[in-house]
Amino acid sequence: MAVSMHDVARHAGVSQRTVSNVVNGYAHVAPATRARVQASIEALHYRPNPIARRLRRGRTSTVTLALPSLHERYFADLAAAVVAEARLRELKVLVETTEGDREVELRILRGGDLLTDGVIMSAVALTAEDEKIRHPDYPLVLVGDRQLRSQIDHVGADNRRAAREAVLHLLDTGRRRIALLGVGHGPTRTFNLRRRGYTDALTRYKLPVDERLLIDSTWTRAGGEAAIARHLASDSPPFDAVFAMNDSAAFGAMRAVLRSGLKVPADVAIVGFDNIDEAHSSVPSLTSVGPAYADIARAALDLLQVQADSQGERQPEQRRVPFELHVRESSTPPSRKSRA
Amino acid sequence: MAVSMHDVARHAGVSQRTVSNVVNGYAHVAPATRARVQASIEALHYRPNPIARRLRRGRTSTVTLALPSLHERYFADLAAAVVAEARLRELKVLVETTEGDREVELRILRGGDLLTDGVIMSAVALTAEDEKIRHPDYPLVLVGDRQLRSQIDHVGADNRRAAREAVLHLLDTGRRRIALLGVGHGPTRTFNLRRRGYTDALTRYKLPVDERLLIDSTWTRAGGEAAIARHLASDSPPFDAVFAMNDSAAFGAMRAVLRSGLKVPADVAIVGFDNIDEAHSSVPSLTSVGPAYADIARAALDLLQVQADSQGERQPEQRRVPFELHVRESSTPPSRKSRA
DNA sequence: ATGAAAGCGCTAACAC
DNA sequence: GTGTTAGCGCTTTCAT
Repeated sequence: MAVSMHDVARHAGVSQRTVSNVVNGYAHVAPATRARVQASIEALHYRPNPIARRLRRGRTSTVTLALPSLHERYFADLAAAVVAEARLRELKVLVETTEGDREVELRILRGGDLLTDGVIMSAVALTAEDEKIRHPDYPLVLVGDRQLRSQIDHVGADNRRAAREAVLHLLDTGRRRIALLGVGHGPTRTFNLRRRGYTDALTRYKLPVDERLLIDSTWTRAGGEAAIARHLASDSPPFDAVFAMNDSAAFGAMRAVLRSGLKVPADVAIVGFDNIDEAHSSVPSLTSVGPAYADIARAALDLLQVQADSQGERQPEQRRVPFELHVRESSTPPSRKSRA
Repeated sequence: MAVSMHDVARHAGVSQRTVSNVVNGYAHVAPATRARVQASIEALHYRPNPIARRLRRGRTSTVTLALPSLHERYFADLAAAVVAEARLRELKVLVETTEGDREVELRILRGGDLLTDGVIMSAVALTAEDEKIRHPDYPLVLVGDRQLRSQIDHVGADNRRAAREAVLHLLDTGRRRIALLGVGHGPTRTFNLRRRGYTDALTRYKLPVDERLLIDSTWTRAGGEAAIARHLASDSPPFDAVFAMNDSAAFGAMRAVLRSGLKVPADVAIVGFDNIDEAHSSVPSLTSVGPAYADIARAALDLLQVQADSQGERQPEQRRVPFELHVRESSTPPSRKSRA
C-alpha cells in the first residue's frame, strides 16, 4: 500500500487532522507545524489518495462526456472544448462513445454507472418518449441540434441568429442582392430557422425579400453548382452574393460562379454554413459560420453545475449559444485587399 | 444521501455481506435470499456507489489518456481507438489535453494526480533527460513516433515494415521502376526506416536499387510536385510508380504526373504515407499507409496491464505495431477496373 | 449460506 | 491551533 495521511501524521508527530489541514491549505496551522508536516510529506513522498477524497467529499469533480464518436471533426472539436473548459474549472472529463447506439444512450439517460458528477451527452438515437426513464437526480445536459426536449436541459446553437449574422456581414460589406441557396431541402426545422435569419437581416436593412433569389437546391456540392449555373444561365435577376445553407452547396456555387466567368469575391461574395475544414484551405477560402465550441462547452458545464446545486425543483432550460462567423476570402469586401 | 448497501440489507433482512454477494453475482447465495435481496434493490432503487467500490478495491478501472490536442485527426482517431478498446476491457478513459506543454507532460510523468490506474501519453515536449523524474510505481505508456526511450514502455508504429508493405504492393501489382520521393528531408530517423523498407521490398523481388530513382524533395506538396516535374522533364530514367514519404508530397507528385500528360494509375501508380483525409476524397483517391489505431490502443492498454501486474522488476518494452495499407485508385492495377 | 466487523484513506464535526 | 474520531459505502476476512 502507498503511504497514507496517517503515516505522515505519525512521522511528523501530529494528528491526521493537521496533515489534512496542511494538504488542503487551510488557515490556522502554526508555521512551525506546517513546515514539519511538509517535511514529512516530502520525506515519505506522500500523495493524497484522490479516490478516498472523492468518497469522503461525495463529489467526483469529474463529468462524463458521451458522444457518438470522435472520428467526426465536430465531435472531436466539441470534446476538445469540453476538456479545455473543464480544466479551467478543475474538473476531469471521462469520455465515452455511444456509436449512436440507442441502448447505450438509454443507459446513460438512466444515470450510467453514476461514476461522475453528471453527463454531457450528444444524443442521436433517443426519442422524446425516452426522456421519461431519465435518472431523476443525476445531472444531465444534452447538446446538439436535435429537437427541443421539454424535460432535459439542452444546449444548442442559434441557427437563426447565425444566419442573420452571416447575411448582415454581406450587407455590411455592400452586397444588396443576396441569393439564398438550398431552399426546399435539408432538415426542415434547421432550414426554417436559417431562412428566418436571412429575412431578419434583410429586414434590418429595410430590404424586401426577392423570391427569385431564393434558390431551390439540395445541400450538396453538385446540387449547389447545378442550381447556381441554372440561375446564371437563365434570365433570373442577378445576385452579388450567395448565402448557402451549408459549405458543400457553397463550394458548388463557387464553382458555378467561377465557371461563368464571374469573380469571387469581386463580383459575387459567397458565405457557407458549417465551417468545414475545406473552408479555410480552398482557393479562395470560404467565409462560413460554424459552432462556437467554447460557448457550447461553457454552457453545458454551467448547466451541470446548476443542476448539482438545485434540489430538483427547476424548470429545464434551453440554452442557445451563438455560432461564429469566420470571414475569409470568398466574402472579403472588394474594396479591401484579400488576405493571404 | 443516496440509498446504500446497508439500507438494502436492512430492508431485505439480511446482512450487508449478502447484498454484496448478490450485487457482485457471487455463487453460494440461496435462491430465495437472492430473490429477496433483488426485490429490495429494486424497491429502493439501489445503485452501488462506484467510488466506494474503487476505494475498497484499490483499483479505479480507469486510465488516463493524455494527448496534445483533439483537434488533429491523428489524435482524435487515437482517442477513439483507446476509448473503444478500453470499453472492451471494462475500463473508463479520462481524457486530458496537454497542448504540448512540457510542464503538463512533466506533471503526468510524475504520476499526475494518481487518479487512475495509469496513463497513456503522447508526449511531444519531453526530453530523454526528463524520464528520470518519472513516478516509479505509476503505470505509464508512451505512444507515438518519438525517439525511443530507454526506461519507459513505448508503443510506436513500424515505419520500416509499413514502407516495405507499400512497396511490395506496387511490386505485386506489376510495377518495377519505383521512385522514392522525399529523399534528403523529413525526420532523419523516420526517413531512414522508410527507405530501408523500400530497399527491403526491392530486395525481396531481387531488384537492385536504382539511385536515380531516389528523388530528392521536401515532404510537401510543392516540393513533391517540383521534384517530379523536374525528373520528368530531364533525361532521368522513367518510373512506373512513385512511393512518397508522405501524402502531401504524393499529391504534389500526382499533379506533376498528370500535368505531364501521363495517367494515374495507368502509367504511374502513386502511394503516399499518413493516410490523411484528402487521400480518400481526392480524384483519383490516393493509396496510402496509415497508423493502425486499434493496434496501438491494444498494445498500450496491454502494457499498462503488464505494468500493473508486475512488481517493478521489468525491463521497459518497445512495441512496434504495423501500419495499415489503404489501397485506393492511385495504385489500382491497370488491368483491373478502378473502383468508384 | 450468511453474519459481524474491520478497514480502504480521507474530511470534518466536535472537543479542548 | 491541534487532537480525537466518526463515518463516506463498499469488499472481504473470519466466524458460524
